[in-house]
Amino acid sequence: LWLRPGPEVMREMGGLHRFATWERPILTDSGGFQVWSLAKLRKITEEGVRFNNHLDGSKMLLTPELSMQIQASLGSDIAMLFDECPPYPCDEKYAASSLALTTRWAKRCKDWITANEPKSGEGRQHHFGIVQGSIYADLREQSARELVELDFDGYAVGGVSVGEPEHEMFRAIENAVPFLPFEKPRYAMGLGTPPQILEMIARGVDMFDCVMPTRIARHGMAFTLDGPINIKNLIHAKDPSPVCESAHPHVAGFSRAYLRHLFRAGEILGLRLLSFHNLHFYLSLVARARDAISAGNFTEFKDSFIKRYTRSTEP
RNA sequence: GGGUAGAUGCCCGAGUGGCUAAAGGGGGCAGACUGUAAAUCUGCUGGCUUACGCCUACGCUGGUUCGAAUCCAGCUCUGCCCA
Repeated sequence: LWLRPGPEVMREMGGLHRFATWERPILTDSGGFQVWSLAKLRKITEEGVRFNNHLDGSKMLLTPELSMQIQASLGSDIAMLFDECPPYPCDEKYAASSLALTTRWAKRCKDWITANEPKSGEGRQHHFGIVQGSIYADLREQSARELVELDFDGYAVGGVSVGEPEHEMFRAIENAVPFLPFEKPRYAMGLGTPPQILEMIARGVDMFDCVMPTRIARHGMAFTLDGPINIKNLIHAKDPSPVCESAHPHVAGFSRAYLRHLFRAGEILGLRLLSFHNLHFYLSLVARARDAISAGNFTEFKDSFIKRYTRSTEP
């Protein structure tokens, strides 16, 4: 958004909410993850991250202060701190120095926020710190404590879903959550599959974000209560049933056969219907999780959901 | 009727003596995707076989050659041009 449509348009349009006509909460990322995912195209320095603008090739420098400033001008409700997301695998030495940099950047972010943002008020922007430390328990604890010391509105666990095995991902969460304040939101960045979401909730996570439901939908995969299906597969060619028994009415009326046809025909409607479905599936999943927590039977809900979800794929 | 170009795997199409089970597309069948430069990427796609390998394949029939999708002859069909 800072490169295209650019600051001018965002300023003229009065921020993201008006630009996108979206009145509900918006969270913006700092650019830290792009630094990881586009690793070949950038260089990390103490000052910030140098990279080339992919639109015109010009050299850019993204710093903690600039990231905060950009997110402030976008007017998101939650802005993420500018961090370094170390790769996996990552030795402890690199993880420690990367974490030290993330912490120094967090302080610079905090300084910028203190100098530029109102401390309270309706609609003020909230800022979340990001716990790093790779797979190392002591680093995770240290990171969490340092961020809490700086005092942010919420805390995220980052550096997960970067290619590590699932058990490492769970451990990274377990190693960070106990040191984060109970009364503030805890957010697992970039996660996850439906069973992973429930496992994270069980470990005390409140918030998620993930490209999986929409990206996977565009690639023809749909979540169902019985596990994911590939709508492009031949077995759905003559299937009159809906994509999932829990599907939203907007999607439930279409047969799997028709959805498959849309994908094979290259019709963009297929991508949109599955994206809509997968997002609804996630929203419905966490709504049920909230209800189960209120009712005091979350563990039963989680276990029965996962049992059914994985039944067809497990031996 | 005459001339001319052509006939290749499910489709289109490259190949013009051995390195060809045959490039490349398309289509088909699967797989991957986790803080979105992702309507993307990867694999397989003649038959039998775990594999080695064997068999069948470049319009049809015959021929030349150690060896033919590739060269020769005849035939069949198709496009275009002339009558």
